[in-house]
Amino acid sequence: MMKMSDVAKLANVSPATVSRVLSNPELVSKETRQKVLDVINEVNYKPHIVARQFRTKETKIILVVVPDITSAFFSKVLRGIEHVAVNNGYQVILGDTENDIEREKEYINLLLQKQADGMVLLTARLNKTNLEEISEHFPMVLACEYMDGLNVPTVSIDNISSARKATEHLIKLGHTKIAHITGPINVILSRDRMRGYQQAMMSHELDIDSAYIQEGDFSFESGYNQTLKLLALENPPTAVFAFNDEMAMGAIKAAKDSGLKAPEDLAVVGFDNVKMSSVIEPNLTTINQPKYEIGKKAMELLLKLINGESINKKKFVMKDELIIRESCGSNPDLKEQTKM
Amino acid sequence: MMKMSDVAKLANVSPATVSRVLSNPELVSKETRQKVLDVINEVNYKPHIVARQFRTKETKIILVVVPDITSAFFSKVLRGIEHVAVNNGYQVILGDTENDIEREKEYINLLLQKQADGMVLLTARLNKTNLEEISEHFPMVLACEYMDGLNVPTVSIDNISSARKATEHLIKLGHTKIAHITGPINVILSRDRMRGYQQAMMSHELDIDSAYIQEGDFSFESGYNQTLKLLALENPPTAVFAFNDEMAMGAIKAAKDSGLKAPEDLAVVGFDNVKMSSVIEPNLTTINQPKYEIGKKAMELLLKLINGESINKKKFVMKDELIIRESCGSNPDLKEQTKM
DNA sequence: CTGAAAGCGCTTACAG
DNA sequence: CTGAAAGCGCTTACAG
Repeated sequence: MMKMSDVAKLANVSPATVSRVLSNPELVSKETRQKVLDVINEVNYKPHIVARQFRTKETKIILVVVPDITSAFFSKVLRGIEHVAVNNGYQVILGDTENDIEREKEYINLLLQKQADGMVLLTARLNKTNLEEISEHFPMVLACEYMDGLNVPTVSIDNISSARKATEHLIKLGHTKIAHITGPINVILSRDRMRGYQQAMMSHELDIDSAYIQEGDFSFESGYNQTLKLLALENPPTAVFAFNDEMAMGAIKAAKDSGLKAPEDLAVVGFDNVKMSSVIEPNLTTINQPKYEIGKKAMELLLKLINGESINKKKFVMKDELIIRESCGSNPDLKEQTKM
Repeated sequence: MMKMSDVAKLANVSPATVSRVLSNPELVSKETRQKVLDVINEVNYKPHIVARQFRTKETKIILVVVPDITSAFFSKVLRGIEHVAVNNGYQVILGDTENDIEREKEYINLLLQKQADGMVLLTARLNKTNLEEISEHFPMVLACEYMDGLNVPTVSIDNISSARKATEHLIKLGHTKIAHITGPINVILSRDRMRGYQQAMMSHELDIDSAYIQEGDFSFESGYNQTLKLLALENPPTAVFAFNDEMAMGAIKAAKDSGLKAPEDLAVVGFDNVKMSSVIEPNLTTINQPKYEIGKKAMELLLKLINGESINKKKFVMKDELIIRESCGSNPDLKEQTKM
C-alpha cells in the first residue's frame, strides 16, 4: 500500500508538502501542487484516514443511535440528519440498537472512544445522570424523545399534549369507552403519550378502565393482539388510541378479523403519520410529527456543539398536527372544531 | 483525557502491561492484572480506539452500503448482516446512498481508506471493472443484486426466474394483457426482472405492447402514477406485475381511485414480500425473498474474506417463493399448479 | 513557499 | 511475566 512518503519521494517533495496539497492546497505553489497531484493520480494514492484521524483528533463522522432501523418513522428523521451532515462534510453512521440497551451502550462507547465527533440519540434508555455526564464531555443531542429535566439539548414534539389532542378528538366524536395501546412502558415516550391520554380522559371526566390500557411493543402484531384482547372484554371499547401508526394498523386489522368495521364499530387513532397511514384503508387519523425537521434541527445543534459554539436553549419543541382522515369516521365540520 | 501511559504510571507498571491487560489479559499475572484493572476503573480510563486501529490496522467495523434506508426490504437484509456481525465482534455502520451514485462512491472510499475492515454492498451502480479492482484489494461482498460475470462474491435470488414465475402466475390465471412496472432501468435488478417478465410473455406467445412497460422509481407514488397511465391506455392491461411491493401497492391504490377493483378489474403481483404486503387489502400476491438469510449469508462470506479464508464459490443463489394471496384473485386449487 | 522533526496513543517483537 | 523501544502514517508549528 502506497503511503504519503512514497508519493513525496516520487514527486521530489517532502511529505509535509504532500499533506498540504491534500488538506491546504492554497499553501502550495501551483506548480508543486500540480506535480504532486499528478503523482497522486498516477499511483492512485489514497490517504490513510485512520492515521489522519489519529493525528487531528477529528473523525468527521457522526453517530446516530436508532432504536429500530426498520421503522418508517425513524428513517425519515434520519434523512433530515443525513442531509445536514453531508452538507457539512460529515459522514453519518448508523447504530441500530434493536431496542436493546446493551447495543445502545456499545454505540455510545464508540463516541467515548472517539470514533465519532458527536452523536445524536434517537432513543435514550440510559438514565439521566449517565447521559448528562457523557454530554458534558462529548457533543451529543437527543431527538424524538424528551426526558424531563435532562440537561442535554433535545429536539422533539410535545408528546403529552399531542396524545391529549388525539384522545380528545375521539372524545369529541362522542366516544367514552376509549382504550389506549401503549409502547413498552419502560420507554419514556410511552409514558408521555399515556399521560396525555389520561389527562384527556380525566379532564372530560371519563373513567379509565384499567383493562383499557394495554402495553404493546411498537409492532403491528402487538397492536393486533392487544386489540383482540380489548375486543374480547366484557365491556369492549368503541375507540382505540395507539402509541404509533404501526400498532394502529394492527388494531384495524384486528377489528376486521373480528368481524367489526373501522371506524363504524371501532374508531382508531394512530401517531407519527407514517407513509402507510394514508395508504391503508381506512386511512388513519393520526398525529403528524415533523420527522425530517426534527432530524435537521438535531443535526444543526450537534454541529454547533462540535464547533464549540454554545447553545443558549436546551429544549426545542417542534410543531405537531392532528391529521384527520377516515379511521375515526370524522366529517369535515368536525375538522374545524379540532384545529388547535 | 487520560491515556494509557497515565494509567501505567498510576499502577506502577509499563504501558505495555496496561495494553496487555486490555488485549491479552492471559499474558499478565493475576495480581498485576488486578492492580491495573483497579486503576482503569478508578479513573474510568477508555482506550483511544482510533490509536489502536491505527496501530493494528484493524477497525472491527464493517460497512454496509444501502441504496435506501427507508425501504422495508433492505432493513430486513440489514438485520441478517447485523446479527452475524455483532456475534463476531464487529460493529456495523450503515451508509445510506439514497440511490445516489456519488454517495455510493463516498462510502466505498471509507473502505479504500481503511476506515472499515470490509464492506457489503446492497446495491452496485459502479461498473464491473471498478468493483472487481476494489474487490481484489479489500474484503467485499455484493448482496441482493447479481451482476453477470462479476468476479465478486454475491448472494441473491435468481431474479430473472422469479420474475418469470410471477408473470406466469398471471398468465395461468388467464391474463394476456399484462403490464410491467419496472424499477429505474439503469439498475441491473430492474433489467433482470423485466427480462423475466419478457421471457414469460414470449414463451407463452403473448405480445408485449411497448406501452405496457412503464418505468417507476421503486416508490409507492411512482407505482400509483404509472398505473394511472396504464389504465388510461386505449387498450388497458388487465394485470400488472410490479418490480416491488411498494409499487404494487401504488398500483392497487390507483385502480381503486379509478373506480376499479383489484383483483377483479386489475390483478396485481408484487415482489419482495414486505411486511405490508400482507396487511394491505387485497393482500398482495408476491415473490418472497429470504431477506434475513441473504444478509446472514453475505456477512458470513465477508467474515471469511476478512479472515483471509478463500471462498471457492462466487455466486450464491438463495431460494425465492411465489406467495399467492388475494391481489390476483387466485384460488387454492391454482396454488398447487404454481408451486415449482 | 517548503522541509525537518516531533508527536498523536497505542501495540508488539525482542530481550531478559 | 514484564519493560524499553520502535513504529504505525499522518499533520503542523517552527524555521528558513
